[in-house]
Amino acid sequence: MVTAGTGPSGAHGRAPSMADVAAAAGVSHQTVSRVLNGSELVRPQTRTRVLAAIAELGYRRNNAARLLVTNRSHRIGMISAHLVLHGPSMIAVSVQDAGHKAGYDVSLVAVEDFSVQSLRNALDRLLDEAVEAIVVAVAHREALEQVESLDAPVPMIVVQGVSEGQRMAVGIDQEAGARVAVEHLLDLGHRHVAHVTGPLEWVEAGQRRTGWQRAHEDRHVLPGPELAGDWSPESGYQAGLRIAEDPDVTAVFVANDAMAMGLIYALHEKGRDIPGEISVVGFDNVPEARYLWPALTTVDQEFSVLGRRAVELTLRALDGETDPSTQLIRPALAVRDSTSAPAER
Amino acid sequence: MVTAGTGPSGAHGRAPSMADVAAAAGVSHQTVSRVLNGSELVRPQTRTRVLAAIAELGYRRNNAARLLVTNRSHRIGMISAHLVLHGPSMIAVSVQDAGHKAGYDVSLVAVEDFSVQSLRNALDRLLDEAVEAIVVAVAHREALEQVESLDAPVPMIVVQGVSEGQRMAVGIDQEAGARVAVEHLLDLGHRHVAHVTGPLEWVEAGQRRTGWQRAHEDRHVLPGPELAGDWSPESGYQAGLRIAEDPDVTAVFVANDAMAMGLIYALHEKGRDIPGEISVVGFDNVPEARYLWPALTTVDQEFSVLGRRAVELTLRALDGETDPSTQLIRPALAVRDSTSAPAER
DNA sequence: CGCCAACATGTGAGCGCTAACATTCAGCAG
DNA sequence: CTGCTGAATGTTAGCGCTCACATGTTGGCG
Repeated sequence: MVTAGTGPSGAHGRAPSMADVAAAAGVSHQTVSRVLNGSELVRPQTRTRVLAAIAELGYRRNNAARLLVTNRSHRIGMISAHLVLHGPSMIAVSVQDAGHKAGYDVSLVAVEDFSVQSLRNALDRLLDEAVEAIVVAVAHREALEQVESLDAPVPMIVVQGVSEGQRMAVGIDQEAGARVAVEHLLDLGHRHVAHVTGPLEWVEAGQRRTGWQRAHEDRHVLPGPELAGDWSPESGYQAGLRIAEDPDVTAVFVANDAMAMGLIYALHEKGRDIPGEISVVGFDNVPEARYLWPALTTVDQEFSVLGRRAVELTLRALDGETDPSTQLIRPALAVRDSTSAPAER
Repeated sequence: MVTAGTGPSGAHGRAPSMADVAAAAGVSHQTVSRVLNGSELVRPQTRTRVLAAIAELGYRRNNAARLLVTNRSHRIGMISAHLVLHGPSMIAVSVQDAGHKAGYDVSLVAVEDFSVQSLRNALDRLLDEAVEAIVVAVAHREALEQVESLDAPVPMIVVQGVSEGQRMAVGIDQEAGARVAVEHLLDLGHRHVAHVTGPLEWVEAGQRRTGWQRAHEDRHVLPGPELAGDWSPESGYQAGLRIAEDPDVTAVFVANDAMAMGLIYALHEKGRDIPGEISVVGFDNVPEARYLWPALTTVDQEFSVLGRRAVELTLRALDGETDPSTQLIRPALAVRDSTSAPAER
């Protein structure tokens, strides 16, 4: 279907090299190099000739050769896990994007588990690609600890499971996000708020849980029941079945939207009204959240900002800054129809 | 946080080269190369010595140098669009995965629009990375046409918007998927089925629409109304508002789950019962589909299979096979609670 | 009319590796 | 003990580029 044409890099023979271009333009290979690198020290006329030769031959610079001598790959690596989940995939996309805009290619490698083994492999693979820095997007507590022990020869920037003031890291303030969610519910008049957690091995799940607790503490009230989830809709569904039984619960803060979805399903199934009987707040603001029934109130994280900041930080680290740090990004609440004041009793 | 240790590739000096390893092991660099490449022609004892030296120095082969001489990058490229959508992102992940398993790195570049310009850029970027082949996952009709005119010096494999018998392509049979959805509805006793299309510039949207039409034709009945959507929940919502008004519609086939979600929301809003009054079938089987209210009947595509096949095909192309082709993958219907027989009237 | 900036271009070496060929070394037949 | 084989190892020449430096070429001015 796609045939090699007569054009650039024609069917046979090897690809043209700088020397070929030089010969065609009647200059030295160094002049070609200068043109390619935008040097000022080339007469416009010469430049034109070289450019013409390049176009005619369909010349393309060999980056391997270039990398070999410059030792700069213009590539940053990224280690990521759970790319099927909303947050991680958004982060991956945004880092990739921001990287490209800054003139870097981004190599993404997904890890399936968090053994040292597996992380080591990912790291090796990236180092083999000569990445100049590595963005680490894993949120397992253990994994994060092991990453530090990996002792990579390039800077590593952490973008998940980050806490305030941490160096070489950017992140979204999970605790603040959870607080704003819970406070919203408390402000509406709920006496306390139940919580469906994420898997607590995830730093973020812990942070959201802490935010939920603190919001209650601040008002000197006891938090509602805590149910364990694992991010999956199914676990939210299970939690929902239990919450539906508990007449004391009027509001739930669910640690992500997927679980909120399962939970809402369970409440529907049990005939409980949302938000009439029970208010629900999620976390993530997935695109579908607006179209759940009822439309889900949830915490919105600006992943695109995260990606940009991560790349900024990476560049600073590459620039020799030893311990650059940055402020956490504060998420905002998107209030929709799944929350209201509790019914009078 | 992550400090350069005293270990491999210590703080100063350049990374050790093959020559360093050779010196440390008391052999020539070529012997080191042989060990690294698993040659038989090395005495076990020598091999051990070399391996020890490698470990001690923390040596890591320089792939740029290797690529420079071998001209084999072990990397395949992928051009993808709309990575926020379920299908495309699943495809990207599965190709990446399958590629890794076959010993290839996969470079993903996302295009934002379908101008020749933009595709050209993506292609250039990949060629700069010396990819050996390119997997193209764009579904815009025009884009697909332009891709063919790009005339790349490496094989290109298409994985979206593919039709039966197409060479250098693998795909999921969209038309068959649509048919099975519509036939399910017709089998339940619905007289005809309405359809919310995807954006018809997408080949897949057209194919699903065709499947919907053909399923009706086969039974010699006229299809229900056709409404235009754009994959977004919002467009599904708009379509839903209109369908809610039309007493003649008892079943809808929606071209993807996200739109189905919006549509269901609209039906809820208008007080129409699902599936009592209106049955709904989606397409994609997103993880949330099971937890919509009601749980959504939808068409399931095996993206992981697609990724594997794409990589297989790529390898065959790399192997010199000129026009490898493959069968389309047939999707299956996941029947849940959003469909039932129409009410008696 | 010559000399020296300043600009424009060319030359040579070498990045770290593999491929092709050359050399060494053991072991054994003659 | 020589010669020869084949296994094990070494040597050399680039791959295509950039860097550091050498050389050429203009033009302005004494």
